[in-house]
Amino acid sequence: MDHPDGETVKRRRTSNRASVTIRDVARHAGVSVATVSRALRGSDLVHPATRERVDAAIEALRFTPSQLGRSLAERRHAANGIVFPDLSGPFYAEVVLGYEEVAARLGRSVLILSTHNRESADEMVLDLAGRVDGLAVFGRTVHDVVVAEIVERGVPVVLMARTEVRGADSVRTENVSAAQSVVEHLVTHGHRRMAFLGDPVDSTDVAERWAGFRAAVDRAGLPAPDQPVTAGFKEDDGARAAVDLRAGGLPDVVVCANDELALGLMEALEDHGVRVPDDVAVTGWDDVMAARYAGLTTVRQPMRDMGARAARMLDARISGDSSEPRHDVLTTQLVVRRSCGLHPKEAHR
Amino acid sequence: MDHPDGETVKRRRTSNRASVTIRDVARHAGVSVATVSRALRGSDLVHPATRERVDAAIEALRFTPSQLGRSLAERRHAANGIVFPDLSGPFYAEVVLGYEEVAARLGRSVLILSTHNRESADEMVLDLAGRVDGLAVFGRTVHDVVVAEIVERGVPVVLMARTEVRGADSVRTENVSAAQSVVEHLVTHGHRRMAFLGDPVDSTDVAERWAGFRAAVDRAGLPAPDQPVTAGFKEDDGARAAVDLRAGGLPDVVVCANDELALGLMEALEDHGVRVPDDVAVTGWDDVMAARYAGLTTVRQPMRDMGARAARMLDARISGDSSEPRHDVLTTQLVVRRSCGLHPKEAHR
DNA sequence: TTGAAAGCGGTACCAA
DNA sequence: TTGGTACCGCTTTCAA
Repeated sequence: MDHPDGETVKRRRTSNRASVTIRDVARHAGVSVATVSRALRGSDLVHPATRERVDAAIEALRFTPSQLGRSLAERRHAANGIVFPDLSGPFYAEVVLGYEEVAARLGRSVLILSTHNRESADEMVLDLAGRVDGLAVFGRTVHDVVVAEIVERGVPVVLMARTEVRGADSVRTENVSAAQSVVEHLVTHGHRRMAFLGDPVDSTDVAERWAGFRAAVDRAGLPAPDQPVTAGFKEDDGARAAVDLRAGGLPDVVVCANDELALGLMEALEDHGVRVPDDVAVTGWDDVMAARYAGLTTVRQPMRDMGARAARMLDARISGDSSEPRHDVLTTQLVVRRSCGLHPKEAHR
Repeated sequence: MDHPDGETVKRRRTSNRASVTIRDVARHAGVSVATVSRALRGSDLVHPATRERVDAAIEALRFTPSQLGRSLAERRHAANGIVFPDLSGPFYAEVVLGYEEVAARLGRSVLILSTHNRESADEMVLDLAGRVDGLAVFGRTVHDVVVAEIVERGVPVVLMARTEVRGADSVRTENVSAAQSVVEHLVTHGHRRMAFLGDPVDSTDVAERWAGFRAAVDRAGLPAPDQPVTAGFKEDDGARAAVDLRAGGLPDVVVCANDELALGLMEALEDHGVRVPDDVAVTGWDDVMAARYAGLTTVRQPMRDMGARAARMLDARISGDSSEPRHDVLTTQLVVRRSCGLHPKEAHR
């Protein structure tokens, strides 16, 4: 009975919660693991009767195949990653939403990572890259060399709202002509002294918006400021900027790099008795939900679409597409509301 | 030279992007894989000189350990999952943010899954459960039996904003007494006919808010409606409800199950010439960013904290804590703004 | 149609 | 301190 072969002795080293494995199923069904595996994958090289026994065993043992074992054998994770600077704010959530939706439909799980501009960001992203089949990276979350390193490892990368990196696809939204639309619209209100709020160093997007703004102001024959009024991305930053702007003499209009900034600015100005748009006009960027209720004129970006598109590009690469990198640019749209000023004909109604 | 041992012949079956393995490193450094592994883990059973050689080999080969191989051997994923009904709206993003931040700090990756109340939700969640060491589940995304099944498999689960399930921890926010605060405050404005907008069937939260609302109205000696005015969760649903409410004769105040609903309602009412709060008062729930700009009175919930707490509970379980399930209840806070009505003394200023 | 066995890339036990 | 090697759980030849 207790013949000295390994079988009787073999025992799990770590037998915590002893999960059911494919071997248990094989034994229970009286077949080999190869057959169970085939049955699992729906191969048609399994005799119906055999399949039935296997199915019964799976059912009886409540077996679930281990993703880990499967992934290791198949050499694929069936998972994609997405990296953000910060998940807060109404803005990024939309991108993730679009990304997750498409990825899920394509049968891939989604790993998210928010870098919070931590020092360890590069390291964390590299680690993440080791857990996925493809990676979407938003903005200036990691250094170019890290992106390059990941690409070189053979993990497809798609960049979102970020300057291109050799070997990686990218998706971004149009900024320059949008800035021009904003300026042109402001000109119709009769505004002449225009300021720009935001830090071009923070992101490619802001840099492009500032450049587009300057060029458009120039082209309109108006005095363009040499420098933007630098600020971060949050409502608080906007509120702080209100102080500087009032100290420096208010312009006719402040074009802000994003909505949160614009909203914080508007609120702070009004708290100080400065009326928007009567005394100063303000515009934002992104068209977050709050913008509508605050009556903020802004530029709408198709964030959800950006995420969805990134997921699709990644899927193509993972599926073996090795054509030249693509660089998509999504169009944006000016959304006019109260904050940019009343048109003369409306002024008195 | 070409002695017939396996070594010379052995070759990767699938040699796509031939990744560097620990065996390559061992060979390069002239040591065993065991030693490389030790060096990798920072074990102090490695001679400094040996370690140096290993490090050099790692450097030279640009070796990165495979997460998959490691996870399989260690029998842990070093990743947690979080399941949502829908990532849209400003609300869930905060929860994910709090969750991700803590999980990342604890060295765990985060997998997200949005169920969009798809039919396949149960299946997707089960699959996800096979890829993580612990799972946070928000609201009514999956059936109780599925949660139970996951728990039984030995994967710790923490429920968020959902009724308890045997064997799982939970975190939720306080609803009943918050509803009471809302009603009590509304009474000070002199409002008497109160309606509730939202569907208790949709979520535990709404059910509790409705119950708390009814009880409080009763207690105040006011006429409590038998039924809520049912509606979904989005601005559109609120806008649609405006029609029903106007048709049925406007109450003094509409207590809404969340902010988006309230905002949509307010906007639609005002479009029809109904003034808020003069003609009808409106309150929301969540305190999303837009609520501030719309002047919406609402109940603030610590969403980020909820996510963070869920991540910590999960970590404790994964680390072996086997005490009785915990059920945390986070306190909420009434945020009074314009939409609930003007106090008599303010009415004429 | 089926089974045996060699991986996939690590970890860790046991001996040396 | 080190090395040999048996796993972790699954997939996929190759032969039968």
